[in-house]
Amino acid sequence: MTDSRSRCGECPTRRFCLARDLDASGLDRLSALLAPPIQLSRGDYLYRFGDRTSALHLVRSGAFKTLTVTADGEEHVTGFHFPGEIFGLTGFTTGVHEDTAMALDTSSVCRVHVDELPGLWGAGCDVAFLRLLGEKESAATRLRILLSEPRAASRLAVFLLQLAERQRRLGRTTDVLYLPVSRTDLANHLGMTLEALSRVISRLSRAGLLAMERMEVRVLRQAELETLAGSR
Amino acid sequence: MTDSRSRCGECPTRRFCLARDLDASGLDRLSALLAPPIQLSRGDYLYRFGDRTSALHLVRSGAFKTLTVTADGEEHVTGFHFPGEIFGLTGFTTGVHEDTAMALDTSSVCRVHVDELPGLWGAGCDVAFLRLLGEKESAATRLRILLSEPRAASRLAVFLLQLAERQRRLGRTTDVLYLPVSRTDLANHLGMTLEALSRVISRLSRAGLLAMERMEVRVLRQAELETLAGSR
DNA sequence: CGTTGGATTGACGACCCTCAATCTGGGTGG
DNA sequence: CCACCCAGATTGAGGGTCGTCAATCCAACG
Repeated sequence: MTDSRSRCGECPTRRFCLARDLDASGLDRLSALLAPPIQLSRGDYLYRFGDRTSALHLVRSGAFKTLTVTADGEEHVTGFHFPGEIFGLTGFTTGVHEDTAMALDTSSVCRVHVDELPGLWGAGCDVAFLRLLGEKESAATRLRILLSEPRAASRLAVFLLQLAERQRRLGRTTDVLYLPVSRTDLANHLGMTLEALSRVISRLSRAGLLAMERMEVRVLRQAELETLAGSR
Repeated sequence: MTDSRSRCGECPTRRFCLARDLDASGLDRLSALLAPPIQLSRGDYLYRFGDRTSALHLVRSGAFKTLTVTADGEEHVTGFHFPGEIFGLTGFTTGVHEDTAMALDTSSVCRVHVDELPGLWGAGCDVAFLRLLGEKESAATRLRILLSEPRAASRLAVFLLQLAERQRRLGRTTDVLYLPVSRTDLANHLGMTLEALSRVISRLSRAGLLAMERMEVRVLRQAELETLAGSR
């Protein structure tokens, strides 16, 4: 139970979120403005489809997935979210969430109510906010390009390389990737069937390019993965 | 040459952009804050990959496309943008644009510099801004789901239905869709080859579901198109 | 030890990507 | 005015990949 004066100052993600540009006193001010982070366990829902939307969310630690159900009843995993990433904006269109957010692991998230945004704007978070929005759109664009890749192996390779890049920006190692995601969810997110993903993983594992376990992926030959990513 | 006091008040898109919630005096104030819209002709570049990013853009009339070139030299059409839609945020990540924006037709666009954003926040545009961001993420999500559709016919059907929905929200008819896009660009955007798209269009035209010309699409049997969209 | 859910592997068929030829319409120049 | 050209669009043939259906395997758990 750290008090509010130092909470943001001690946050491991403070260089990657709205606090990116703040100095010590700025961090204290931000801590005072915001409610304490929300703690969640694996499988906990942060919000569900149809909940009233009054805030946006920033991942502090752990990982989240968001998913939607389309008109014809199909479930789609629309994104995985790691520290420093913003999500939950879709709800602002209609005032209720259009997706469901679930913690993939022990996680924490900072909730920013819409009423608090003007205050943040004056607290030196304006540039950081735009930057987060830009990174969000960039990520969405890269995912779009990934999904128009016709071959399943290329899609997986691109996804893993993008995941490595996300981890690199957080200052983590890029040879062991943190990915607490089931095969089913990953296949769904990458736009392929569970079987197709399983085959690709088997093939690439046998070839010695990577090793996938429940929670982490080891990239053994990044160069060959990059070749795969670029070959149509 | 309308003067700044009435410019936004006369804009046909004022109910779909940042000015959404403003009354007459609010519209006057907004007109005074912003520079006049930028006029472009078909094929004109609004900005190019690598240009310095100092503003975001809102479509006032016409249509735009954005495209990126990936590391391996492939060109990808990342989006089509219609009145009331915001684009050009990716550049805020690094300070230079990561994509290129081109007018698809005679078009106009409102440019909002980052320095002007705090002023807009105080001018009653805050909720509208969040709403535009939410709509943007919603659209990105829908496109993601579209692209994970395995069959080409379903992808086209979903795209056309989403286009109809966009037009409906602008108060236009949904049986004739405005789409000033080449086959090549559309195929690229939908993640398939030119040939595959051509075949699908031929097939659906022969079946009497739709009629596609250079600039517009006629949806002749919406119900059957919806069936196609939902059938995996 | 049996059950259960997730993951893997196999066989088959449909769809799409690739390569290639043909067709169409608009613009230019002789 | 017509022949030519060129880019975009259409159509065709063949092969590879993935989706589907189904059986099997595996580990965790009661």
